[in-house]
Amino acid sequence: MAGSASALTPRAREVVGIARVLLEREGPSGLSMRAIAAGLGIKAPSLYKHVADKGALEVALIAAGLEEIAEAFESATAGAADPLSAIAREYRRFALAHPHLYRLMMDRPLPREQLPAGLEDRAGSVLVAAVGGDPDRARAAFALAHGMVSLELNDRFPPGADIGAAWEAGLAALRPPV
Amino acid sequence: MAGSASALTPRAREVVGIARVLLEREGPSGLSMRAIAAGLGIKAPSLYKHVADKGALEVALIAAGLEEIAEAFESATAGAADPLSAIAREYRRFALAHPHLYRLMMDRPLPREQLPAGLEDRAGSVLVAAVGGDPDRARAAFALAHGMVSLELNDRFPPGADIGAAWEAGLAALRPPV
DNA sequence: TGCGTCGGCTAACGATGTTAGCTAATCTCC
DNA sequence: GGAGATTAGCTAACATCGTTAGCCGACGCA
Repeated sequence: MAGSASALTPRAREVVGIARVLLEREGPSGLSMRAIAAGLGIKAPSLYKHVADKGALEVALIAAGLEEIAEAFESATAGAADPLSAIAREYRRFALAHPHLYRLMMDRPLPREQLPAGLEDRAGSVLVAAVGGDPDRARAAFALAHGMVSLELNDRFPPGADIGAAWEAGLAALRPPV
Repeated sequence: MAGSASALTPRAREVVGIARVLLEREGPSGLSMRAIAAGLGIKAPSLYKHVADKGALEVALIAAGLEEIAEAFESATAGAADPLSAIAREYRRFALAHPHLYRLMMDRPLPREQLPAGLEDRAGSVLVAAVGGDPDRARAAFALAHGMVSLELNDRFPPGADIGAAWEAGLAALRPPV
C-alpha cells in the first residue's frame, strides 16, 4: 500500500498540481510550502492537512513524472522501426520540456517504497526490448540517455558542441546488431 | 583572473578544507556555514572575512574536485593499453569515493566564469584521445560515464543489477575501432 | 605614538519547513 | 433535529539557514 498518486485525496491532488506549476515555472527555490499554499489561497500550515510533508509532495511529483515518461515510451515505441531512437527522442524531449522536474526526479536516490508498484519496471522493460534484449546494454543505454540530458541541462558540454551528433554517436554504438 | 583555488588566502583554504570534510562526511545538509565555522572554532559571520558567500565556497570545492579528476585521468592514461577503460575506472572510483562532492560538482550548471581557465579542457582532451579522436564519441562516452555513476549513486538500477557488466557493455560499444 | 588592517565577535533580519493548538463548518447517525 | 466527530482552515511559534551591520581588540608599521 504505498502512497501512490491515486491514493491522494482530491484536495491533495490540487496541492501537487500547484507544486508542479511552481517547480516548472520558478525552479526548486520557488517550490516552498508557503508559495504552494499561497497558490491555493491558504496558509502554509494548512498544507499539512493534505500532505505529510514536503518530501511526500516531492515523491508525488516524481511519481507523476515517471508515469508520463513511461506513457511516452510506450506510445513512441508502438510499431516504431527504430525503437531505441524513438525512446531517446522522447527521453530528451521530456527532460528539455521539464528541466526542473527532471532534476527533481533524478538527482536523488529513488524512494522506491513510496512509489506505486511496477512503475519503475514499466519504462525499463520497453528499453530492454528496444536494445535487443540484453539488460546490460539496456542499462548502458539508460546511462547514456540520462548522462546526455543531465550534461545538456547543466550546460556541461563546451559551447558550440553538436549535441545531436553526440547522441547519434552513442545510439549508433548501442543499437542492436542486425 | 577568475578566483581560482590558488587565489585563496591560507585561512580561506582552511575554510574550504573543513567544508570538504563536512560535505563528504555528512552530506550536503551538513554543509552549513555555522557548522563550518564551528569546525574552525569561530562563529559563522566570521567566515565572510575569508569567503564571499556559500556559493563561492562551493565553487572552490568544485574546482578542487575537477582538478583531482583531471590529475587522475592524466596519470591513469599515461602509457595505458586501454585508455578508455582506465579513464572509466578512475571516473567511477572518484564518484564512489566522494559521492557528495561528485553530486555537488555535477548536479548544477557549470560556473565557468569562476573556474580556473583551462581546467575544463584538461580532462576533456584526455578523453577525446582515449576514444579515438572523435569529439562526438568522446561526449557520448562522457555521458555514459556520468550517467552510470549518477544512476549508481542514486540507487537507480534495480537491486541485483550487475553494474560492472553494464559499464563493460557501454565501453565495448564506444571503444575506438581497431 | 599613532594609524590602519585584519579577524574575530554579538545582534539581528528574513526565509525556510514544521508543530501545537484553536475554531468554524460540515457530515453522520440516532 | 440535535450531538458528536471529522475536516480544513487559521495564528503563533520554533529551530535552522544564509547573510548583514556594526563593534572591538590585536598586530604591523611609519
